[in-house]
Amino acid sequence: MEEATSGYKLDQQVGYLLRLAIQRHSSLFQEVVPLGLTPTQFAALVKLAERGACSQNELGRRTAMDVATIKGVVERLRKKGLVEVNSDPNDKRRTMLSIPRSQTKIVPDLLDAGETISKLTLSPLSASEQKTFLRLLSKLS
Amino acid sequence: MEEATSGYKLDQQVGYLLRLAIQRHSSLFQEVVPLGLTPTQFAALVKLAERGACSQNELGRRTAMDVATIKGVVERLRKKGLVEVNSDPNDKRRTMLSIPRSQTKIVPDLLDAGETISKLTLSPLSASEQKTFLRLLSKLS
DNA sequence: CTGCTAACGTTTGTATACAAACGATCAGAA
DNA sequence: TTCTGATCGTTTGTATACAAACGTTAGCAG
Repeated sequence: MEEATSGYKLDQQVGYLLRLAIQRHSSLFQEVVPLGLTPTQFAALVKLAERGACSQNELGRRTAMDVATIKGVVERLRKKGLVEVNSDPNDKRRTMLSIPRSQTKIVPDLLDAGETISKLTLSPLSASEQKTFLRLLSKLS
Repeated sequence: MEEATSGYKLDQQVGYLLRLAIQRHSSLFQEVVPLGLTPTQFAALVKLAERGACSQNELGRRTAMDVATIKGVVERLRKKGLVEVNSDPNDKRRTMLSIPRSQTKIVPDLLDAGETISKLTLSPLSASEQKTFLRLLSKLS
């Protein structure tokens, strides 16, 4: 009996459990996703496909990424040839992003992989539990 | 109508929602926790209090942190004077960690803050929803 | 005792993630 | 038109997070 630590158990706290869930998700992600994309890169790319060409800041907002974070993500996607970067002629502040025409064909594969990953992540839950979980999780975002 | 992107919506996927939930949690965390601790530092410290003195690797395992991660976390806690680092005389490989006697009095405050943070994070849910959510989330860890 | 394997910790490299400070540009008000 | 505030993007600094390669030490089998 080193410490009583009252009734608070770290292993039962939301924050800690969320962290563990993310760890498991990332691990599954890595096994399934093509092109060695990270979850963040995947999110940016899929959102860019969903939204169509847009500015770097806007993509960051739509994927909940900091300006500094989205910059790095875009740079790495650009190096992989998955994102095209052009300056907006109508607004010199803006950097316009788009998926090169030659790469649009990979988008369906990404979406398929995304679905598989979500299914795998939720697989410890029954179908109705999955629905409940997603509904409640949405409220915590 | 730029892209159809089938039925897959990024904003409805577990991984993305988990990331958002963590973001919100971290933000709440920062507002409440004392001593400017990060969620990770908090976890290590509370677990060390819960467990009592133990080796660096063991603390890492018990808090689901990589060896490289726990090293940095411990180093920052040490700089703050919240963790004491000693080499194990019985096993020269081991680095023993403990909370300095002079700091043990802060532990109850940490646990109180932790409770508050968990409550705030879960506050968008009703009491029964919170119970359900934690039960399901546990299964995904 | 020797040698093998496992465990412990360190280091390097890459990738988020966010705060804060900065310069450039735009758009609207005075 | 000029000023001013807002937006866009960059850069720096700090803190996770994990893979991989490494050297050291323990413990056990032979």
